[in-house]
Amino acid sequence: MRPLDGVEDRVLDAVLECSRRWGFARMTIDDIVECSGVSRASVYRMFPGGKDVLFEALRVRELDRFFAVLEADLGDARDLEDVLVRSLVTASRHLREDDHLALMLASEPGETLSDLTVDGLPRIIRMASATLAPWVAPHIDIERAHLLIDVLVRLTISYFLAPSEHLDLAQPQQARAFLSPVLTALGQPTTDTHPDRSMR
Amino acid sequence: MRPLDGVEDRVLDAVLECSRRWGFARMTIDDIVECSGVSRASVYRMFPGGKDVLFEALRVRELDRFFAVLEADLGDARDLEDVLVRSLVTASRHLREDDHLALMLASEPGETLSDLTVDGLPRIIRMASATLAPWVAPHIDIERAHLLIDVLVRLTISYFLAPSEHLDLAQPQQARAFLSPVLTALGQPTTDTHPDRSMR
DNA sequence: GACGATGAGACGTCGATCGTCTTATCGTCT
DNA sequence: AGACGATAAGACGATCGACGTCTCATCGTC
Repeated sequence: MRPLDGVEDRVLDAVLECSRRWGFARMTIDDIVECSGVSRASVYRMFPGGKDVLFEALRVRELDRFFAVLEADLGDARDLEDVLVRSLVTASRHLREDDHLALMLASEPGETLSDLTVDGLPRIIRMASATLAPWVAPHIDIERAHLLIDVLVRLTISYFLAPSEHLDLAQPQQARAFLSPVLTALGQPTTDTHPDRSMR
Repeated sequence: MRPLDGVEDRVLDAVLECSRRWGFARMTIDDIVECSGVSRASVYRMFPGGKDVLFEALRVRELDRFFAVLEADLGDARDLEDVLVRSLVTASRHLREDDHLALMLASEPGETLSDLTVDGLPRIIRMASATLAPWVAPHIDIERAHLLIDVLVRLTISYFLAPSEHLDLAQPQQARAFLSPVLTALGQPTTDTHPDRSMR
């Protein structure tokens, strides 16, 4: 089954490319066949169910990669604050720089928003918990960890969709300042030694 | 019939917008109806024949505008050289900056190339002659004028499609240098007082 | 040579798009 | 007010393309 993964990835790459070029609605299975070089039969063999399934699979892969990048960025995080700040910043920045996501939001706002805020949100939170829980668990109990991650995911997405003039989670200082009271409430030490510094 | 032109333009604007968004092949009449706000019945009344006719009409309009801009730029041209240099430069620049044309070349190369080099070329040359002949006629006889324009149109398109490292007609000095021997052969005075200056 | 994975493409089905047509509405002119 | 032309809205049947399935050939591996 070695080449299979390669083929799957080629198909999903094609879905990405075609949805980028034509938009989800106008992308056809034949486009994907032609673009990927994988035969129609194989596409249906691997992803039975048509475009929706293909797109779903693409979302899963993108989510995997998103959290892989995020975790890679956590490599030398020292304490809980560090883990959380880096997560917020990296996640916010990647969301902002994801031009495919931007295209999807522009061309299929309903579907895409639903995937970010309703139908797809549980999966995102599950992935985030799976990825971050090991990093958070050493510092606070698992119950609180899951709740904290849940809240932060929702906020990250919300601030991505509707940026605020008061808070930009992509800025480390602001993310840190925002987390400060939370961490204090959790009985965590923080590096917030300048409580009245600018929040812009 | 005052509002009619307005409606036609709205339809053609929609064709432009939709072909930009979806590409010619994926653009549907209903897209144009929705995008223009003009009813399906009216679209077919004004442009009977479907997408091809719509696109054809758009090309005609674009060509009109192209040469209108070109002629506007000729306003205070003094002599034949001036007219020709400005024509070459303006035409070359506009071709290069025309992102819709670029999109069409990318998404429907066959159709678009054919329109620029085979099927559509006679019309382009006819338009160019109609536009430029009045400007050229005072200086050389009409026979030569038409031939000259014919040749220059073909070269302008060719250098647009396949730029050369030796000649860039969008650069006034280079266009002038290129025209110099032609004008001399036509018995025209030129401002080419530095025959060995750089052509870069 | 058997097997699994894949490519190539035919096939019928179904939905989207097409082009036409009818009806109602609106603004203009007399 | 009434006639008229232009347009919007959308119903309609016909057509076409995309869909999803299927079969068969090919290829690499065991």
